[in-house]
Amino acid sequence: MNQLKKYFDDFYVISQDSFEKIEKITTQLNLKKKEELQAIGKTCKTIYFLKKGLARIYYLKDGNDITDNLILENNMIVRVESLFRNQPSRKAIEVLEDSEIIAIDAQKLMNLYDENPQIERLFRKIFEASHVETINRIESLQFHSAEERYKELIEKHPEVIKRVSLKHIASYLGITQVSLSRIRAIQN
Amino acid sequence: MNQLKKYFDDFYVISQDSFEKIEKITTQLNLKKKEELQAIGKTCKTIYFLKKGLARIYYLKDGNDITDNLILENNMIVRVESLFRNQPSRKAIEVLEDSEIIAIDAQKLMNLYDENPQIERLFRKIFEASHVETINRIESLQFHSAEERYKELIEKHPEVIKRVSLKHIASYLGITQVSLSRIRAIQN
DNA sequence: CTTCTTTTTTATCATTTGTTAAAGGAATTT
DNA sequence: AAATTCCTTTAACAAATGATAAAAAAGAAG
Repeated sequence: MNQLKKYFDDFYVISQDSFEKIEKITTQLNLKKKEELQAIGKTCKTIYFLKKGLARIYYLKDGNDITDNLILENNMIVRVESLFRNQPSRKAIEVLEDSEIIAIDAQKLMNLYDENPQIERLFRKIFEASHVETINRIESLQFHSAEERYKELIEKHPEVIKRVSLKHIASYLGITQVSLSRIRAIQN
Repeated sequence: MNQLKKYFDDFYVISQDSFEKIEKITTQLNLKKKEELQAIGKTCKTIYFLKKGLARIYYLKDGNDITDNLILENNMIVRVESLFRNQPSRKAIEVLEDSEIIAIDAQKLMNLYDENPQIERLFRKIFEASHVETINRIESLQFHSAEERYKELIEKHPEVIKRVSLKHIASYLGITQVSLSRIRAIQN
């Protein structure tokens, strides 16, 4: 069965007809490792679904590369703060492995919302889930130590440690690479 | 003009008729300082609009009271992670000042969504804005020092410092009360 | 395979933040 | 007003994390 449809169904089941309307506004992308999907300064006009591979959203702070988010296959890749505000993003998206991606044109999707409330509801629920994840991450950053956050990540997404460089994981956790290395050393 | 309608209009303009449908599912609450709006362990079944006053969402971690969020007047008060997942929340809501609140029944609102896509869209946009704020807060917690976070708060919401106890502000910023006191001492 | 580049670890020292305890202030209650 | 409770500050010390530099390991490129 279609991988995207299956993903959608976990949030809200829409008719086959509605699904085909969405399919019509998608294109398929294949990116090689390290290729860029969206550049810093561009406004998000595309919503991506990662069929296969691994991606990250990152930005630069004082010249340092900071990973804002890591996205595993079967998830949406969206710079939400840019999409929802229709403003240029300070963040970029790149893939960390060869990846297969479905691109959904955001403007055309908004148009579909107007003619089909089912589709609007589906995406509302998808973004609501992402909203909840963001809130939970705040809690982790607000009062868990670097070591706790590292353990939480291993617990929740053990494969990430193997697939993503520790440099990126460190900034994702809000610590330096050296700190992460130290934490890992103690664990053993 | 109606304060709630005015708030809505900033996100998405709905018809007067639609607005009245929402009004029909609201009730007005008046709480005295320190009164609880929602308790820990309850599932969020009401969306609140804070007309006047000040509220906070908090939870307990290892017996410590942690302020997850501070809400100023003219904003929604919602335990999003509970509402969207329809699960009991580990968080509670209390007001920090005498407050006037409009309570919107969540279940009835969902029913309105079904019959009126305009209303669903309005609330979608309201929560999208909140989602963006949450994402921006992550950036702050991820790589700004405690001092920077304190300055950012003063910059953005100077009145909060005067209206909220430093104890709550400290945990909101992800630091201890003693740390915040130290930071404030250095500033002078 | 060898070279070059990037990533990860290790070590040292500085800085920030946490912990605990105590004192001073402010607000609330009696 | 006095008593009580809660909030805020201060101090001293401990622990965690950051910064810098260098070495080791791993990966990429020729």
